[in-house]
Amino acid sequence: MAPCMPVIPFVPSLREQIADRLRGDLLSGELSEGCSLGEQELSERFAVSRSPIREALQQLTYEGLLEGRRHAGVKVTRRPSDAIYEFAVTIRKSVETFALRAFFAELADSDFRQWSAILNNMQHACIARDYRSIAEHDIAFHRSIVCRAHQRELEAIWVPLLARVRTHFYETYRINYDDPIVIYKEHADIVDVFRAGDLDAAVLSLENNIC
Amino acid sequence: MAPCMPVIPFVPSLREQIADRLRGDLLSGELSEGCSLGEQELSERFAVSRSPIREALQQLTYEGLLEGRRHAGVKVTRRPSDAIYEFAVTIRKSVETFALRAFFAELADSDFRQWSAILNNMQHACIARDYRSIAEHDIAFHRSIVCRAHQRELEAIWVPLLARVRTHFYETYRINYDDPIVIYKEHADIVDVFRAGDLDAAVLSLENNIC
DNA sequence: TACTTTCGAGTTGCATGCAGTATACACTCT
DNA sequence: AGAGTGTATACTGCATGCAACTCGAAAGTA
Repeated sequence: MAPCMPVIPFVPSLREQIADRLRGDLLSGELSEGCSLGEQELSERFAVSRSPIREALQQLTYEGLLEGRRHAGVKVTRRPSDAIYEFAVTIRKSVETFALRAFFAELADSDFRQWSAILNNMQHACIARDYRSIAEHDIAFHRSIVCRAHQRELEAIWVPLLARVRTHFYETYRINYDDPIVIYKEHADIVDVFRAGDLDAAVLSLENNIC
Repeated sequence: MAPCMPVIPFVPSLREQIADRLRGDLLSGELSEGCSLGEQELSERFAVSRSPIREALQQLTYEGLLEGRRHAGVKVTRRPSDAIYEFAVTIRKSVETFALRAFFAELADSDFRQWSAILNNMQHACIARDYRSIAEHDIAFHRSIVCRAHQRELEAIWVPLLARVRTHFYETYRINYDDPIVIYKEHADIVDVFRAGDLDAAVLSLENNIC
């Protein structure tokens, strides 16, 4: 049996499912800012009890997408300012290149297989012009780099950062990329540079993609 | 009635109380790493139901102090590597100086009053050689800087960062400072530089304190 | 003996119930 | 009419109950 490769299908808990679902709605702008979410209402909408709803809302609050006042429910936070966005980009570059440097020397075939899978999905999403799906796979690509360093701490720092720039992902794509296939090509190029084995070039390539 | 100054005594929820209490135990090393925590056991220890316990554990998991596997409880995470610590320091410098630059021009008396209060508490803790309390007030000082920028996003980025270096706070103090009153003086100096009004000097002073 | 399988205790994840609090609306008083 | 007050509703925070799952140990097999 292959180690490090759980055969378990990994069924996520209701908490995770609901958190993912709500996060998607929040970031795609489906839930406008200031809009308040009730536990009761959500529990009926998702046909579950309030327990997993509460936990999901707590998680999203910690991620900064929601804010809650005592006994008064949670509401959607306002969008971050442009200044913060620029700043988050800078920090993201630091975090992701730090991760890249940490594992670059020990890159293996399995890593490239994983990236190929992500790129493949991204390509399909680009062809279908499904911007939301493109964004998710883009995020998955960058997350895979952070996680590959096998430093939980790094991931914990990166996740809140990403939450701040997530909305921009959706918007900039739609605005800046007439033909989204370019997004796929940009990422494919990054992986090619990784494969070449030049660390400095790889760092530069990754940094240029974060903007 | 003074605005921006809620008269409400602000009674924290059980979740917060328990999270704070557990965090203290975790960071002071009372709970060794790898040690697993059961919800039942904790609910009896704190004489509350499992609900607030679960939520507190979830929060501490986000903060990176605990890690949990499905249906298998949570256990204390291992301490972060020194490499991550160094990295977190770098990022903290970026975040806190970014915040400082954002509000430095509009510093008011109320800000210095707030810092005086923190410094006063810190001084007492230093005299009492209560390292745990010193650390908390040190953290409170830096948090006040981040929060003063009034950018929720910045706070969301900073909190996970700090969680990663919190253990180091306790240890370095005990090891490096023979007489902890020096810690108070260092922070009092920072505020003095702030008061002088020179932004560059203020940034430098703050950066030097983060290490 | 070494390995696999089965079973049970204990725990978590989720559902439900109850009490306390915040918000909204109608009412009263000036 | 406008401001302040009382009340009613709806929601959150917490307590409790049940089913599903994990982990470890005992039993069985080669």
